Order: sequence, then C-alpha cells, then structure tokens
Amino acid sequence: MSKIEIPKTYSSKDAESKWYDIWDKGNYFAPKPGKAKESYCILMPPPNVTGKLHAGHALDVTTQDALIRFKRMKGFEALWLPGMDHAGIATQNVVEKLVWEQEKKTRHDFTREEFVEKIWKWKEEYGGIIAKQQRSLGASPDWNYSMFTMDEIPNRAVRKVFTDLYNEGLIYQSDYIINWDPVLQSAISDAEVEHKEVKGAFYHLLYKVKDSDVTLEIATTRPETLLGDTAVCVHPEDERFKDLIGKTAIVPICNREVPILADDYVDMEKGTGCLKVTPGHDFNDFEIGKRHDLPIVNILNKDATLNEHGLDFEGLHVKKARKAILEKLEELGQLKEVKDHVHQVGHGDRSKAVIEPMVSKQWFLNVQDMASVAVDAVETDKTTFYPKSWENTYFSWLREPKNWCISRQLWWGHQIPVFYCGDCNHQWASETDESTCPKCNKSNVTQDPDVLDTWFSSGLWPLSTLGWPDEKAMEERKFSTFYPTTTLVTGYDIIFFWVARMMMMSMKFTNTIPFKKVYIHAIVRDKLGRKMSKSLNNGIDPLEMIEQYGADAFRFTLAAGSGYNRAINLDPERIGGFRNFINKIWNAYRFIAPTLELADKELPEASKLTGHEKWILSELNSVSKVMNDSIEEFRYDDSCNAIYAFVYDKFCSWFVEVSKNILNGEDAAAKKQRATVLKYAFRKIVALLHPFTPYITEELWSYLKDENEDLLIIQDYPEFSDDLVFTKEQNDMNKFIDVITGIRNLRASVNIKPKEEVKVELFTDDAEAAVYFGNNKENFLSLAKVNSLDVRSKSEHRPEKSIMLATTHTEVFLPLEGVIDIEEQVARLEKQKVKAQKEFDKYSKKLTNEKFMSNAPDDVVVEVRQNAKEAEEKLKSIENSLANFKS
RNA sequence: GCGGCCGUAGCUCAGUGGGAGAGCACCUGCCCGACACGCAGGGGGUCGCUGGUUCAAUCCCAGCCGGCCGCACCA
Repeated sequence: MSKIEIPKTYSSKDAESKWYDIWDKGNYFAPKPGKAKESYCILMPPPNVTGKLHAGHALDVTTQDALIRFKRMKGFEALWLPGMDHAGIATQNVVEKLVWEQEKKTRHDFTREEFVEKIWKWKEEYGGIIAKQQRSLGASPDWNYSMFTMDEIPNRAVRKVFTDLYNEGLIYQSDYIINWDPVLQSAISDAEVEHKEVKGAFYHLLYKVKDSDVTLEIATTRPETLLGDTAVCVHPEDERFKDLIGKTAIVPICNREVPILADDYVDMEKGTGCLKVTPGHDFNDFEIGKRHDLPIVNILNKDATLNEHGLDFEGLHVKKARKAILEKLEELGQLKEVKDHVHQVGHGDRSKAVIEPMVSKQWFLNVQDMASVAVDAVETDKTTFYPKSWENTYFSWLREPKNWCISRQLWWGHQIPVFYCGDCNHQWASETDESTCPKCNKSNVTQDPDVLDTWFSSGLWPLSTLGWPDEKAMEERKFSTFYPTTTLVTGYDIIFFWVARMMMMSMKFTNTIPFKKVYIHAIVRDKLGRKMSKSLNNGIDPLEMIEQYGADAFRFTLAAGSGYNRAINLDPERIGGFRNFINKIWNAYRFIAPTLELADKELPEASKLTGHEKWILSELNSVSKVMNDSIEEFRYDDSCNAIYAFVYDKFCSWFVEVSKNILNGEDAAAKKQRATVLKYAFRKIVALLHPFTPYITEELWSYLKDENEDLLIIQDYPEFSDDLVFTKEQNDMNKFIDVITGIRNLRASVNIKPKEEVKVELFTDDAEAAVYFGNNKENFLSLAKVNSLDVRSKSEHRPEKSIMLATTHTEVFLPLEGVIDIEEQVARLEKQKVKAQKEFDKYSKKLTNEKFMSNAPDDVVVEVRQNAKEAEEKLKSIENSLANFKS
C-alpha cells in the first residue's frame, strides 16, 4: 500500500482481526527460550466456564497480557497459562435452569449420570465463550496449554491430594455445624457466606421453670429455633439467675424439659442475660452443646422447612414458621415484647439465600499446619505481595484458620474419592475407582455421593496445569522449567479463596512456593465508584468498549488506571481520551511515513547528531528506563503516563515540529539524518507501547520493519543505555522550550493573530543558551512566528514600547509597533513580580537561617543556593522592566 | 468490637522529609501541508482538622472529624 494514502483516523477493527490470527496461527504465544535465559510464567486465574467477559476480566487480561508481552520481548521463556474452572454450583445452576425452561424437568427427574452428561454437553457447546472473548482483547496466552479443572490431569491431582490427605488423617468426616444453603441444598464454606444487615427484631420470650413460679425472660432473633432448644444458659456469676442453675426450664410450645446451665460464654449485658441454647442451629450454641454434652435436635429439612420436630408447624418454611410460632406464643402469653433490631444475617454468596446453620455430616480438611506454613512463606518473603499491604489480608485469614468444609451436595464436580463397603462397613479413599472392598473382598461398594468444593481443585492449579502428578505430562508441560511460577495476578476478593489455598496445597505437596510474586490489582467500578451490578445497570461491557474505541484504547485505559490502588473508576469518556492518543500515534506515523525511504538502518555516531536529535534520543532513553522499571513493579499507571507524556509532549509537540524545517529543506544529508532519527525513535516508541497497545503497534511495525525482521511481538524491548544520555542537549532544549513558550504566551496576552509574524529580542547572560538560540532562528519562525530575532547580553539596553516576560535565564522582549496599554502591562508584570518575590523570599529565608545552614545536607544547600540565584535573576528582570514602564 | 485503607485542582487520581503534579473538565484564540480523536495559550488547590517530632512536614508520629473495606459477633 502507498503509505501516503493511509487514512487520517486509525481503524482498530481491521488491525485487530488481522494481527490476532497471525500471532495465534504463527504460534507466537508459545514460550521460547531467549536471551534472558530464564523462564517466566503467569497462571491465568481460570474464569468460570459459564463466564462472560466483564470489566474485571478485561483488567485481568490487560495486566497479565502486558506483563507477559513485556517479558516475552525481554527474552524470557514466557508462558501465560490459560484455563477454565468447572465452577460447580454456577454451572450446575445454569444447566438446571435451562433444563427446566426447555423440558420442565428438574435434575431429580434424571439419574446423576444422565444429568452430569447433560452438563458436559452444555459445556462443550456453550461453555468457555469467555476464552474467545479474551482474544478480542489481544490476550496472548499459549492456548495449547489450556486446561479445564475437570480434565484428566487435574482429576488425578485432586484424587491424589485427597487420598494422601485422607490417609494422613487431615481430611476427616464429622457431624459438625455447617452453613447450609437451602436453595443450593448444599453445605458451603465459611468463606462463601456474606453477612448482610437485615432489619429484624428481638423477641423476648418467657420460659417457665419447672416446679417454680419463676419465668425466665429470654431474648432471641430467631424464635422458631426454640423447637430445637436443648438447654437454657446463664453466666455463672450472674446474681439474678444463680439460684436457677441446675434447675429445669420448659421450652414453650414443645414443652421440652431442658437444663439451666452456667457458661462463661454468656454475656450478662446482652439481651436479658439469659440464653436459649440451640446446638443444632447456631454456631455458638453448638460449641456450648459440646462443652455440656447436650443433645442436638435438628428441626429443619434440606429446603429450610420444619421437619417432624416442628410439630404442628411441620412443612412450613422457617420464615412462615417464625410468624406462626410467634402467634402461638402470643396466645400462650409467653411472648413478652418485640423490639426492632438490626443485625447481620449470613447469605450464600451465590444463591443469595439466607444461610441456615445446621448440623450435618460433612468432609473437612484440617488446615491448621498447612496454614502456618503458608504464613511463613510470605513472612520470609519467599513470596511477596504487590502492593505489600495485601499481605495483611492474607495473614488475617491464615493466622486463625478454620477447618475447611470441602464437601458439597452437588452433582457437578470432582466426586469425593471415598468408598464404602456395604458389607463390612469399611471406608477408604482411593486414587482410582474401586469396586471391591480390600478388607472383605466383596463388591458391595459405593462411592461417596458428594463432590468437592470447586476451590479444592483450584487450589491445585499451579501443580495440575503443569502436569502434576503425572510424570510424563510434567515433562511435556515443562514443570521443572515453569514451577514455581513467577507471578500471579489477581483481585483482592480471592486472596482467601484462591491465593491462600494454592499456597497451602503447593507447599504441602512440593514443599515449594507456587509463585514468587502476587500482584493484586484493583477492582473495576463505575465512574462514580460504585460496584458494577445488574440492579444498578451500570455495567460496562468490554466488548462494546472494544467495538466503540478499539481494544488498544480500552487496554491502555485500564493499564493507566492500574498501580497499587484498590479501585479503578472506569469512565467510558476516559477510554475515548486514550482512543485519541492511539490516533495521535497513528498520525505521528503518517507524518514520518514519507521520510522512511530516506532513513538509514543505523543511527549516525553521536558526534554527528544535532542538538535536537541528541535531545530526543536522550529523552527516549529516559522513558525506556521508566517503562522497564515501572512494569517490573506493576506500576502500569507510571508506565502509561510516561509513554503518553513522551509521545505527546516530547516527540509530537517538539521533535516533529523542529524536524519540519529540515525535512522540507534543501540539505539532503541533514534530511537523511533526521529521517533516520525519526524512524529510530518511532520504532522504539512502538516497541515500548506494545505490551499495552499490541494491535496498533504491530500494525505500525509492519510498515517500519526491515524485510528480514520478524513481528514486533518478539522484538527486543528497548532498554536504557548509558551511551544515549545527553545532559547538555536536554538543558539547552529545556531553555529553548521556555523561551518559545514565553513568546507564545506574550503573543496571546496581546491578542496577536497566530499567523502574524513578530520581532523578538532576547537578553541573556547564559552564553551557551545564547549560541543555541542564535542557531535556531528558523525554528523561532516556525514555532513562534518570529521573523527577526536578536540575542543580546543583559548589559545592553532593553527596547522601548515592548512587553516582556522573564524566565530564570532569559528575558523575552516583544517590541510592539502599535499602542500598548501600559496599565495592563504594569499589572501583568506586578502579578509576575509577586510570584517571583515569593519564590525568592522562600529560598533566601532558608539561606539566612543558621540552623538550616548548619543542619541541612550539603546537596540541599547547594540546590537552594542555585534556586535562590535563579529566582533573584528572574525577579530582577521583572523589576527592571517595571521601572522602565513606570518611567 | 478487631484489623486495614483513604481524605491533594470541578471530577478521577499520582506523588515526595527540602521546587504542589497528571488526565479529563473549564476559559481564550486557531481547520498552521501528521492529527479538530487536533494545535497554541490560560485560570484553578489552607495537600481533611488540631497538636507533636524536625533546620525543614502535604509526606513521619498522636488525637479528632469524614468516607470506605475486610473479619468476628450481637442471644
């Protein structure tokens, strides 16, 4: 294509579909050993197989992809390992709903095998849409490594781990009080319970005491549970009830006779100081029950309706039963009063149902020792969190761990590999399916029907994705190269669920940390800082954003908002802003495109470079350093700001502008050299940006590269070089920019038309700057429309009838032909003077402060002296000019 | 209740023991042969409040006020 004819605005769509295919089919995402001679591995947090790409995923993809592209370019053997989670509850729900809609059947209308088969079918057909959506963002994981948590290898890992832990006695079965989700009809773990504020009431009930006229007043928020009461409890030192300890209370309605106990747990200040004890449906009561050996009465069915212990209320849902029981108590005169009360009630994080604590036989994993090992790994910095403060969250969970309830009453997931013999009652765990009892040799063998918590297999992810425990698979997937993995990138909401568990499991089974660094990125919120939710309808659809602004702009927006912060408030307008930036790059290319043919492959030696060329190369060198350092520390906000500022302020606004005269000029050698530097710098810019904006950079690279060069995705990432530091040229340029900006400022202040040319006189005692200005007359004309420039020493006379602006090194005078509004100019200068005076006072005050002079470090004193001198220069310039005006 | 975080320009947020910053928004003037998804210029902040440490505090410490998050529990 002819490069001159490229359109004014960049079309993201064409580039996106083109380059993704080329990368993917060309196997560019596969890890290859490179010059860094090191591996680098990021485990992608496996999205749910039911998932659809949302803004949070987009951030996940952006932060990880930027990192892996960076490391790939740095020459690491870089693997980003993708996968998918079977998401037990979520997936089973989706299919159950679908089957109900289509066939009006529930899962119980099928055998377990039939229903699980349906889920697999759904998974093959509709599951994993998200993996396709990740591609539209430019994600570059090695898809050949993709793993599903219910694939063969993870299955084996789960079974091996379970069996080993079972045999070690760390996995045990117990009747214990658990969180029962009546909608899922399954136990869930503590981590899956969300406490929400609910308006309820304190109900004050009256319990009779046997063989006595005394009644006990007991406050409760859950009156219906009285049907499961097996004791009443008071504090041992509570004078009010001391006499009653050891007597018998009568539970209303069911008239159960229960002991009145003393236990330290009771708080005399709370409620009435008297507690009803329901070990079957309350966590604390369960503990009291254990201490006092109380019987447990379970009053609920799996769906949270009352069972036979509900007596007349059997079959009623707890909510209705509460009302009915209160009516009955009222009738019996045993409801004394009702007080409004706001309290926290547990809800299932998936089903949103009210959780009913219930005693049930479940499988638990004893995590006490594993947790302390996991704490140690982070305390000793074997694994480090970025930002470090998240380690507190990690510790807070692991320092007081509760044993993990790992069984779920579902069908979709890893079935618990425990087998029972119906004949001899033997129970054992096995890595393989069993049909014969090893003890009695009979084949009346059944497997435990429950499945494991989804996080059990997720916890093994660092191991199983690299082939563990299958030796052949470990070799194929290069376990020894990539384990331990390098960096885990995820959100703070799953530090407990996932990060901690991977750490525990990996340490347990390999005695090695699973990852060296954990980068915790922010949570994406809407522009007002609210969570994105269906009810607020404030969700931002990544696919829409990509459609509207392009994947690069969307990625750059997310990256620019990612550092050590905990939230990104995403405003589509911001994406629009960065879309403009992408377009700016496109147009910078359009500017240099016609000069590419002139450019040499190599930069000329430094002695031949012009001041402006040295300046831009020096600035480019600095920004390369910032990019390398900031990406390494996950400060993508710094990276994006640095490259944005460089491209806009340095490259486009100044270097391109000062290059126009040369490129349009007659000096062929200068032209060629400038074309070479432009091309060199632009190739670096494109490479520096590639981790964040892969599409446009790959597109532009295709125009910039030599025929024998490969795609940008595997080019070297620009590094800092000592040979490209040009301090003098940077100083010169900064002074030049000061003066040009000063002239533009003066022009604007007296409304000189943009095209009108002016005469300017500069007064400076800075000899270097004077020479530099003198050599740049052409640029003064093109950048500030100065057709006549005189550079003089400050000892010379200033022009009459002119306006003036002072920098720290140079006085800029703009003589005016017409009438000047003297008062206006005096006012303008007075204002400047106040500022300059303030500045000068600040420094001189320090220099006359003895304590400062004796205590401050030398370099600070030197700096303050320099600042004072400059401020004084500037102040003097302004004062002189003012004196002129006034005279 | 325990633990943590935050309070800097209209908005969203960086930042450092020694010169208050960016983006967006706003105001003014410009379609200047890369770009109006643009160019040039500009205004705007008691760095939450009060003390302390220090030669020096937006930054460190304490207290307070305001906002957020996590955990535990509330009979």
